[in-house]
This record gives sequence, C-alpha cells and structure tokens, in this order.
Amino acid sequence: MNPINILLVDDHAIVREGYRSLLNRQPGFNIIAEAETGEEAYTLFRQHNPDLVLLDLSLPGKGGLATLCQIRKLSPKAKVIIFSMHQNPAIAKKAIEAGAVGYITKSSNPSTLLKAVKDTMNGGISISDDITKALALESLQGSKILINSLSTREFEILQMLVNGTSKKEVADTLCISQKTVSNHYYLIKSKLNAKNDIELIRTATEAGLVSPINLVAS
Amino acid sequence: MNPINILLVDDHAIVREGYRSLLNRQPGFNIIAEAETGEEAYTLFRQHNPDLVLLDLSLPGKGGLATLCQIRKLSPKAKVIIFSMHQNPAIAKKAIEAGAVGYITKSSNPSTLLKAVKDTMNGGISISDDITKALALESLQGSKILINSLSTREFEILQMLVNGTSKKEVADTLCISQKTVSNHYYLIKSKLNAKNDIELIRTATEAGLVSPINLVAS
DNA sequence: ATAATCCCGGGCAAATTACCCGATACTCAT
DNA sequence: ATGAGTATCGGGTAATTTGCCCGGGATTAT
Repeated sequence: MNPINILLVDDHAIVREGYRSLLNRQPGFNIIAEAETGEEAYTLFRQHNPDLVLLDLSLPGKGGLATLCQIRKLSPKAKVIIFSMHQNPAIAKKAIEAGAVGYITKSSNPSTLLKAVKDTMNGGISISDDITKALALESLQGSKILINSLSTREFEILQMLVNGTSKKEVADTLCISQKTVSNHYYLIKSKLNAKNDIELIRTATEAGLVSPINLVAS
Repeated sequence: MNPINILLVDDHAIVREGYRSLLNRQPGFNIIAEAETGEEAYTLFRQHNPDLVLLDLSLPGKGGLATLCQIRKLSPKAKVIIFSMHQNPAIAKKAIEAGAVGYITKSSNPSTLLKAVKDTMNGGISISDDITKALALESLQGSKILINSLSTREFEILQMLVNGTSKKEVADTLCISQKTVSNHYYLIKSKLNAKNDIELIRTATEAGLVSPINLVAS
C-alpha cells in the first residue's frame, strides 16, 4: 500500500517536530511538506496535493479556519484534520461545519491523533473525546445561536454595555430606569448562558458586537 | 562532560514529543523526566533535581508562573527556561522577574531553543528575538503600561479570570479562599483603573492577556 | 533593623444580582 | 376582534458581590 502523504501545518516549529517524530515512527505515513502559515499551506497544498492535511487552528495571518475553507474550496474532497489547543466545542463545530474530517485537541494522547489519521483515511470523522463530551453536554442544554434569541432592545443594550457604556448612561440614553437596564442585563445573561461578565463579553465578541479598542495614550 | 539533565513540562503530549525528538538528536542532553502539570513538575523536580527545567507557561492547574516560583523557592539556583506561546513582552517580563533564566516563544526556531539551553547552562539569560524586539519597541514608546504594576499573583489571577475562569475555580485551583480572589480582583481593578469588568477586559486585551477565540464567519 | 511589599483573609456597609411579579402595548393568526 | 404570544418597562426582595478597611505573616529591599 502506498504511504499516506501528509501536509503538516503549524506555526510552532517544536510542534511540527513533535508530529514528525510521532508519524515517522509509524509505517505508512509520509510527511511531504510543512507549512507555518495559512498562505504557505495553501501553496504547498496545490503543489503536493496531499492525502491529508494536519492543520493547526491558531495560525498567524489568516487563521486556520480560513485556510481550511480555502483548501476545501480548491479541492472539496480534501481531507483536513484540525489540531487545536482549544477545548471549546463551538470552535470544533465551526471546524467540522467548514468541512474538516477531524478535530483533535492538543492535549489528546498521541495515539488519539494516530487513530484519527487512520479513521479519517477510511472515510470517517474523528473528534477527540474531550470535545465529544463537551458537545454532548452542550446539546443537552440545547444551545443554539444564542445571540439571535435576543430581542432588539436586549441586543441594543448589550451592545452599549460591552462597549463600555455604564448602566446609568444606558438608562439615561434610552430614557428608562436603571432597574430596567439591570433586568434586561439579567435576561441577556441568561439567554446567552453567561455565568459572569467575562463570558458575556466573550460571547458578544464572538458575535462581533464589540467595537475595536481605542488605544488611549495617557 | 556529563550530560545536562532536563525536566520537561508541557501539558500537550505532542509538544513533549517535539522537545524530546529535538533534544535527543543533540549529544549532551538527557531528558530525565516529563510532567504534564505544575504539581507533577514540582514533585519530579524534587525527585530528580535536574540541571534545567523546560517549562511551559500555560499549564493546567496551578499554572506555569506559580510553578516557576515554587521551584525557585525550593531551590533558588534552579535554572528554568520558560517556553511559551505568548509573544507578549509583559508576560516575558513577569517570567524573568520571577526568576526564569530564559523566555523562548514556541514560534521560535528549534535552534533558538538549543542555543538558549546552552547559553543558560553557561550562566546567561536567553530571550528569543521576537520578545527582545517587542520589549525594545515598548520601551521606545515609553508607555507606562499599567499591567506592569500588578504583582505576579495579581497578574496570574487576572489572566485566569479574563480567560473565563470563574472566581470559584480560581480559588480552588490556587488553593486560596474566594474572598482572597475577590480582594485581589478589587486591587487589580484599582491598579488598572477599571471601573467595571468591561473596562478591565479591554485593558487586559490591550495588554494581550486574553487568548483570542476568533471564530471566523464563513 | 526597619521599611516596604506581597499574599492571605476577616468584617461590614453599600451596591448589585437573581429571580419573582404585574402592567402595557404591539403582532399575528384564527 | 379576540386571544395567544412576546417585547418592553419596572417594582420588590433575598442572596450575593463589591468596595474598602483592617491586621498578620512571609519576603525583600534598604
């Protein structure tokens, strides 16, 4: 049987070293190229047309997801396994939606990665246990695209708040009482499943509600 | 000459694989133990008393900075090189202040790491180029970065909090009372001039403390 | 030796949250 | 047009958190 040709994409040299060492110890795998950035990955993909791409998500420049999309657009049958440090199921979902055949966290066992490579070459989809567990939990609590469940008013208030407007200012601006703002705030948090302000901001940021920061020289 | 005995600490198996492969190719290095967590690292350090520790900063559990402090406390002459994915100079500063003899980013060349190991064994301090450059830039623009007024502990707690760890989790992880976390939190907020969580996160984001989750919309 | 921090937490009043409630008002399908 | 559904507005109250002060032990610097 021909060896499986693999394109390795990770911006950290030491991680590539790790993959290489791991895969070289196994028969049947051949790393034909390595890339540090999304751009490079795309170029090398076209050049070598590998059987499989091992792709890190947090790439400098355009990012891993975008690279994944680009590669899939060029060659919709391309097999790409995402290898990421994020244990966030939302990210895994995005990756699978975008066409990845696998999502493995970097804290997984090396054997998990090897298994994923084999499984996906047989046409399967492979997701590491920590993620499947998190996904299961999430689907139990029936999460959707949460931000869409906000009403217009809630959305408006959230947007003001995460951009630094104080509750009092919001109340004054909208001519409602501070109490109402607080109540909205409470509802927003529950709708978005945020346990605290920080989670709220992260969700809002994901949804693009937070405008970029003005660096103030003081 | 005796080989240099190294303790490897990283929670990602694939990264350890990388280190191992890299160092084994060089004569004179010997990895005597590997750890995945700070606790384990500390135990193994006492057991093996290595010449050098390669320590990842983003460890689960107690965290890399705290582990560094703990080891240095036990053995003030211990040599620890921090190996981190953060290119943030503020983090590097904290690490060196806490007694690390080196700070190398994971995006550095393998040869940089090897050189750092050698240099530090000769009594030097080694910092990767990207960081020294960033430090230079920072001092040029002479911005009195508020973040630097935080103590090590405060810094650590802030980092956990803005990355979504709840106060209770922080307390449990660090084995301190929730009240103490709250008090730290209060002090952090005043030191950073933040009126509320949102401002705090913005400042922390500016300082690069928040690990991004950029979900790209198709 | 003394001063200055840092880290840890108790205490307590003030503020905020979590969650309940009822009152309008608007939309929309029957 | 009537009733069901839901958005907006806020009152009330118990539980929690904050803001701020305190002191004590451990380190570090002077």
